[in-house]
Amino acid sequence: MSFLDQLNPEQRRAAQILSGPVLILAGAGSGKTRTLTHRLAHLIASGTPAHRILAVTFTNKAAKEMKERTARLIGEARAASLWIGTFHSICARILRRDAHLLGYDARFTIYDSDDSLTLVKRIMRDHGTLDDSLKPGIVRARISEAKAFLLTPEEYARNRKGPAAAVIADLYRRYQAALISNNAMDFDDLLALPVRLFRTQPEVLEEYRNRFQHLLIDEYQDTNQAQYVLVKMLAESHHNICAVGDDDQSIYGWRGADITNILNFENDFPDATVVRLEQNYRSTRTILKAAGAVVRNNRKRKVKELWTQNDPGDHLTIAELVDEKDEAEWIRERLVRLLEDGHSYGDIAVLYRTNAQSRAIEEAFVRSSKPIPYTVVGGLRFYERKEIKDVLAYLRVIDNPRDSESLRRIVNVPRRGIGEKTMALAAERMGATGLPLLDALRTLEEHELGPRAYKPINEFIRWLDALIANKGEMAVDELLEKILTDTGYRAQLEQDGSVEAETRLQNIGELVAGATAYVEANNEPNVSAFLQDIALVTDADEVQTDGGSSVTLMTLHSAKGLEFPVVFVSGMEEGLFPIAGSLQDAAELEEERRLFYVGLTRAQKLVFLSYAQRRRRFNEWANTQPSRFLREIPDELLKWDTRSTEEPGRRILDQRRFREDGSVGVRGISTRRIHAVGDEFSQESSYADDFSQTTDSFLAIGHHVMHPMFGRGRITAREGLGLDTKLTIHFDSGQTKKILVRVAHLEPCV
DNA sequence: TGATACGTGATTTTT
DNA sequence: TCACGTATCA
Repeated sequence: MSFLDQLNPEQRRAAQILSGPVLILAGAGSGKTRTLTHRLAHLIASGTPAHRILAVTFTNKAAKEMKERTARLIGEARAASLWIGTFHSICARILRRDAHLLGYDARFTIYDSDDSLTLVKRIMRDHGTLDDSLKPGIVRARISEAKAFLLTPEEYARNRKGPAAAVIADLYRRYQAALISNNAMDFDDLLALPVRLFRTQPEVLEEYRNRFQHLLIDEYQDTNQAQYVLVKMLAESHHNICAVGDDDQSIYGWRGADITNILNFENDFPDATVVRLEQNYRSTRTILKAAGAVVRNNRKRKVKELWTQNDPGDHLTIAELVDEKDEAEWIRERLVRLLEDGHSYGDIAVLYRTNAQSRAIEEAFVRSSKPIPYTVVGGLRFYERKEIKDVLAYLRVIDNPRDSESLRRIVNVPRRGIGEKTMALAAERMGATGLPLLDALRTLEEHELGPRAYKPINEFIRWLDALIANKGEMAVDELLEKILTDTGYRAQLEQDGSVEAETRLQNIGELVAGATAYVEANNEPNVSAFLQDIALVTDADEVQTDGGSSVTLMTLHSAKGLEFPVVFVSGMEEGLFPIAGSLQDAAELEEERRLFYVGLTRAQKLVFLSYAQRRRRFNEWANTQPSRFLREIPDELLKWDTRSTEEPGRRILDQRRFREDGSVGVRGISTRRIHAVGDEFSQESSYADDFSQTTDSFLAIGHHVMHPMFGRGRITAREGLGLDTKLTIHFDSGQTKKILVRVAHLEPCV
C-alpha cells in the first residue's frame, strides 16, 4: 500500500488498524485530514466497498475536501459512493427515505433557528405565556437542549426543576405538535428523529447497521448526546468505529456537545486502540509552546504534549490599544506591513470572540486610503436575510403545502390585502378542524369574509395551487423567477429605489443565480433537495483558505479546522474573551480557554494579540482589563508592539502591573495619544469620525470608481458615516444609483 | 388595512 | 447603535 508511506508511524497506525474501535487523538495541526483520507483510501483499497463506509465530518466543506482527497488516492470512481457529510446532512438523507415511518412526509421542511424562534414566539403569544418573565429565546434554547439530550416534553418536565420547567415542557409539547402538523423538522429533530426511527423500527436500524460496516466520526469531542447515541447504535454489532478528535478543541459545550463522549470512549469500547497524533506540522515551535502553556491550565483534559520539528519562529506580538477603533487601526497597520513583507491578503485571518467585533475592523479596512479586501464569515448569513427568507418561504409552501409557518410569513408579502382579521378567522378554523393553514383558508367563504377580503385570498390560493401542481415541470430557478414576477415582489423592490431595496434585489439575484447553479450541478434537481442544501450550508463551508485574495474575518468558533500563516486574535479582554457569562463557571471558563487554544493553533507563522483599554458596549464605554489568558503565555514568548508605546516607559509599567495581578489600575487617564511629528502613523491625526473628512479616501465626490455590477461611474454625492456611507454614483451606463459602501465592493478607477 | 413614530432589548459562540 | 415590536392614527 504505497500511499501509506507518506504518513509518519503514528499516522500510519491510525490508517492501518481497520477493524475494531479506534480512537485517534489528533492534536491541532497533526495531519489529521491526511491521516483520515489515507484511512478511507486504505479501507476501500482493502476491499470494503465505499458505500459501506459512513464518514461524518463537522462541516460540508470538510466532507467535500475529504472525499476529493480520498478520490485522489484511489480514484474518483471508487470513492464516489462514500457516505460522507455532516451529522445533519446524513440524518436528513436517512429521514428523506423513512420519515413516513414517523408520521412525516418525505418533503418535510427544515426549519433553521430563526424559523423555530418565530414558531416558539407565536405559540407563546397564542397561549398567553409571552410576557417578560419568560423570553422566547430562552424557551427555544431549552427545547433545543432537551432534544439534544433526547428528552421528550414529559421527561423534560420530570427532569428539570424550577418554576419555569413545567411551562417550558408544555410549550415544548405544543411546539413539537406544531412542527409535526407543519411537516417540518428543526435542526435538533434531524438528529433526534433518526434515533427514534432506529428505536421504533429495529429492521431499519438493522439495515443501516449492516450497510455501514465502518464508521468514521470526526470532531468527536463536539458530539452531543443524540449524535453519540446514534453512533453507538450504528456501531453496536461490528464495533468498527473510528472516532477522531481532540478534547482540547472541544468548543461547543454550550450547544450540548459533551466532552465526556471522547474522554469516555475507552470505557464505551474497552477493546479500543488509541492512537495519539502529537507531532504538529503546522505551527512554529513558539506558537505551539504558547498554546500548550495556555491549555495546560485546564484540569479536565487528557494529558498530551504536542511537539514539532518546525523552527522556533517569531515571538507572538501583543499590543494594548486605546479602544476598539484604535485596535482596528492597529490591525490594519500591521496588516499593511505584513503585505510589504511579502504576505498576501489570503494569508491572514482576524479572529474575535463575538460577531459584533467585526464592525470596527471592517470600518478600518474600508476607510483606509488603500482599502483592504476582506471577507466576513458568519454574522448575518445570506440565507437569513429577510428578502431571501421571504422568497424561500414561497418555495417552501409550494414544496410542502402543510408548512403553515412559511405560509404565514408570505400570505401578505407583498401586501395583497390579507390582513389580521382574515388570519384570525383562519386560525380559528385551524383550531376547530386541525387543518393546515392553507386548507383552513380554503374553507373560508365569501359571506364570512366579505368580498374585499375574499377576493385576494381566493386569487392567492388559486395561484399557489397552480404552482403546486406544476412544480415538477419547472426548474427551481424558473420557479423562483415566476414567484418574483407573479407576486410583484421584485416590482415592489424596484419601485422602492432606496439603497436597501437595491441591495435586496442584488441578494435575490444571487439567490436565483445560486438556484441556476444548483440545477446545472445536479442530476435530479428538485425543490426539496434545493431547500435542504440551503438549510444545511454553513458559512464555514464558504471559507476560502487557499489562494484567497482577501483577509478573512471570523469568530474563533468559525475558525475551527482552518489554518492561516498569520492569525490575529483581537479583543483579548476579561469579559469579552473569556466572555462575561463564563467567568462564574469553571467548565465554561475552560471552554473559553480551549477556544483560545483553537485560535492560537490556527496560526502557522505569526500570531498577533490585541486588547483595548476601553470598549463600547451598546451605548456605554466600559474600561477593560486584559484577558487572563494573556498572562498564561510565558513572557519570553511574547513581544510587545512598539506602536502602542506612546509614552516612553509606560509600556514597561503596564507590563509589570499586568504581570503582577492582571489588573491595570485606573484606566482611561493615560489614554491621550501623543504622536511624534513624522511618525509613520501620523495619519492618525485624521482619525476623524466623519468619513467624509478623510481626504485621502478614493471615495470622495468627483472621483471615479468601478462597481462590480454597474461598471465605471463618478461619485456625485455622499451621505452617512463610515460603513454606512451612501454614495450617489452616475454610472457611465447612464444610470444613477445610490450605493452602500459596506455592500458594494468599489474599486478606485480613473 | 396600512403607514408611521416611538420605545425597548440585544451581543456569545452555530448545525 | 440598531432592529424590531407595539401603539396610534389616517
